[in-house]
Amino acid sequence: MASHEMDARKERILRAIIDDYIQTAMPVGSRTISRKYETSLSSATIRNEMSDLEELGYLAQPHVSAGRVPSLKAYRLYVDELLGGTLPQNPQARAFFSQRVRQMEDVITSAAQAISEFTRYTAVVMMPKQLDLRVSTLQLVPMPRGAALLVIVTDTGAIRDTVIHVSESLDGDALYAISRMLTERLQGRTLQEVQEMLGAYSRQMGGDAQVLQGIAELAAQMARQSATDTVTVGGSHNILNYPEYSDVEKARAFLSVLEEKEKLMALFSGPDEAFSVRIGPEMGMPEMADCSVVTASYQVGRGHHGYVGVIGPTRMPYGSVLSALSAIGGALSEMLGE
Amino acid sequence: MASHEMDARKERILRAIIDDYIQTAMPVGSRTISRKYETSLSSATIRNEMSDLEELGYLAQPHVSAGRVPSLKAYRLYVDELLGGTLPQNPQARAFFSQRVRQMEDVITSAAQAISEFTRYTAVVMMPKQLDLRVSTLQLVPMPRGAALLVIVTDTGAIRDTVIHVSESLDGDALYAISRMLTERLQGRTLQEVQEMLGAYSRQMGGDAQVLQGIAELAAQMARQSATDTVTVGGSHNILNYPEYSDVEKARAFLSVLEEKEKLMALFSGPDEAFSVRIGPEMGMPEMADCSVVTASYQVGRGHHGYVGVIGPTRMPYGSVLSALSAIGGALSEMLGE
DNA sequence: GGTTAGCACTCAACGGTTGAGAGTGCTAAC
DNA sequence: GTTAGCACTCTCAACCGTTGAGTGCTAACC
Repeated sequence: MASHEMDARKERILRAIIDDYIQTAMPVGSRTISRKYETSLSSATIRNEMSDLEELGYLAQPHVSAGRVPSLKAYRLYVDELLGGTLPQNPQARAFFSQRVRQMEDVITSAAQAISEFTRYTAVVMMPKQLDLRVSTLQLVPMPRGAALLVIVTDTGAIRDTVIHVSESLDGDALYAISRMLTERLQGRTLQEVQEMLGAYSRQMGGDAQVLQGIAELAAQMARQSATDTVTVGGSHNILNYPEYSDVEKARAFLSVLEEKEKLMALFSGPDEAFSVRIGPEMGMPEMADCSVVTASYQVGRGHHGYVGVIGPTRMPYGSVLSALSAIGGALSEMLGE
Repeated sequence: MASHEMDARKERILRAIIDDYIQTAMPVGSRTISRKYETSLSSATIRNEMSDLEELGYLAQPHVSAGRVPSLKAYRLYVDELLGGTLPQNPQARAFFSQRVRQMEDVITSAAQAISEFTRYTAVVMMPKQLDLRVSTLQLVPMPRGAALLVIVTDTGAIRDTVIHVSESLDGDALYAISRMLTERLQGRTLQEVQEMLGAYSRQMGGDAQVLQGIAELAAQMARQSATDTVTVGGSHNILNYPEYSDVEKARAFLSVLEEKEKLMALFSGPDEAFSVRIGPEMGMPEMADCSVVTASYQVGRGHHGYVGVIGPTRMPYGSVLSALSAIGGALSEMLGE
C-alpha cells in the first residue's frame, strides 16, 4: 500500500488545499488545485491523491459532492512544520506597537490593540501575577483645590496613582516632606506590609489619617491587581470579519467567552513553550471548538513569563500570525524585563 | 371627523403598542393589545383605533396582514412626553459608576463602560476640548534604574504622566529640586507656552536636555489631546443583543461607524439642551438610519459641557435610558466641574 | 506502473408552489 | 360606540424539481 503513505507530492497538494481554504473559507475541489497550484496534473490525478489524503485523515468532506476541507490533523501538520522552521521577522508589527506605547502601565492594553489591528484577529495578552511587589517611591504631587495626586512606584517599575484630599494648608514642600518621610519608612516593604503598617501609623499621627487611608487603599488595590494574572482583550469584534461567524449567535457566544477572564486564562495554561498553537478541541473548551488559539510567551524578568495570543477561526494564516506575535512578544520582553 | 383626532384612549393604545414593541421587537396585533393592555375592549375596537392611529401617522404596517409598528412620529411623541415630565432618579446607575472610578483621567472611559453595562446598549461619552490648560504642578518621581516618572498636573486637575530616563546620579531630593525649579518657572503657563519655553531652556541647561525633552513631549501630547474633543465608546458589542442587528453585515456597519470618531462627534452636535433624543433619520446619517441616539449633557466648569449618550435600535426603553444618562451625567459634572 | 478522459452519481443550493396562521378591514348586528 | 363574523392578504415554512459542482470509478493511454 505504498500510495497510502505521505510523499512529497501529497504534501504539496495538502499544503495547497490548506492555503486555498485559508483564503477562501470554501471547500476546495480537485479542479481548483489542478488549475491554480499543480498545473501539470489533471484533476483526476488530484482526485486520487485527495482520496488517499482523506483516508490518511488529513482531509474531510462536508458532504459527498463538496470539495475537501482540511482536518484538524492537517492543520496540526501544517503548524508543526511552521513551528519547526524559523519564523520570519516582522519589524512592521513591532513598529506598529511601539508607536503607541506611552506609559508603563498600559503596555498590555496597547499590545493587545496593536496585535488585533495588525493581524485583524482578536488578541489576548496576559501579564503574569507579581507577588511581593516592593515599594520603591511614594510621592504626593500637589493639585489645585486641596487635592493631591498620590503616586506609588514599585521596584519593578509599576506605577499606580490616585487623587486624594489633603489639608489646603499643605503646600508643595510640605507634601514633599511627607512623601520623603513616608518613602523612608515604607521603601522596600511589600504592599501587604505597607497596609499593615499604616494601621499602626494612623493611630500615632491622627490628623493626617486621610492621607494614610488613601495610601492604604491604593496599596491594597495595587496588591490586589498585581497578585492576580491580568488579561486584556483587543479587537474582539474583529471576529465579525470572518464568515465562520456570520451567525450572530455564534459571534455572541464567542464574545461572551471573551468577557470571562478565567476562561481566557485557561487558554494560556499550556506547556511552557515559546510558541503554541491549539486547534479547536485541543483546548477542551466546547464554546471554542471551532477556533484556534495561537500563543507566544514573553519574559517578564525573574523567570516569570506572560503570554500574547490571537484567537480566530481554525482557518488562519498561522505563519504571519506567529511572526506578529513573536515580534510583539519580543518588544514586551524588552520593555517589561529587567 | 372627530375620530381622527387624538383622544386619551388613542394615546393609551399607542403607548401600549410602543411598550409592547419595545419589549418584543415584533409587530403588535390588535388581539395582543386587547388581551394584555385594554382588557375591556375587544380586538375589533382596537383595530378601529389602530386604523385611525395609522391614518394619523403614528403607526405603520410592515405589510397588510402584520401587526402595527410604531412610526418615528410615535416615538417622537412618546419621547417628548418623557422629556416633559420629571425623570425618575436612578441612584443605581450612579452607584454602578462611582464604584469604578479611580483616577481622574479615566473617568470618561469608566463612564462609558458603566453606562453600557447598565443599559445594555452602546454608550458614547464625550469630553469637550479644553484650550489654554495651564500647568499647576510638574513633578519628577524617582523610579528604579535611572528612570523617573514625570507628572504634569493642570489647573483643571487633569493629570498626565510618562516615564523618562534621567541620570542615575539624581536621587529623590535632586529630582525634587528640579521639580520645584521647573514648577516655579512653568506654573500658570499654558501647555503651548511650556513647549516654547523649553526650547530656550534646553540650550541653557545642556546636560539635562533629556528631561526637558521628555517634558516637552508630554506637554505636546497633553495639549494635543485636550485641544480636541475626545470621545470614548463603551460596550460596542452590546448591539448584538438586539434582533434588529441579527444580520452580521448590519452589525459590522454599525461597529465601523463607532470607530470613526469624527462621525461620533457629529452625534452630539445638537442644540444645547440638557437632553436630546434623535430618532433614526433625524440625525442625517444614512448608516444609522435605524438607530436612535439619546444624549444628555453635563457641565465641565467654565460653561463648557460634554455629553453622555447611548446608541441603540429605535425601539429602546427611552425612559430608563434617560434616567441612567442623567444620573451618570450628574456624577460627571460633580467630578469634573470646579 | 502512474496518468487521464469520460461518465454516472450525489447532494447543496436555488426558485417556484402550496398550505397554514396571523392579522387586517369591512359589514351587520347589538 | 362596540362587537362578532367573515373574507381577504400576506408571510413563513415546508416541499418540490432543477441545476451545477464535485466526486468515484472504469477503461484507455503512455
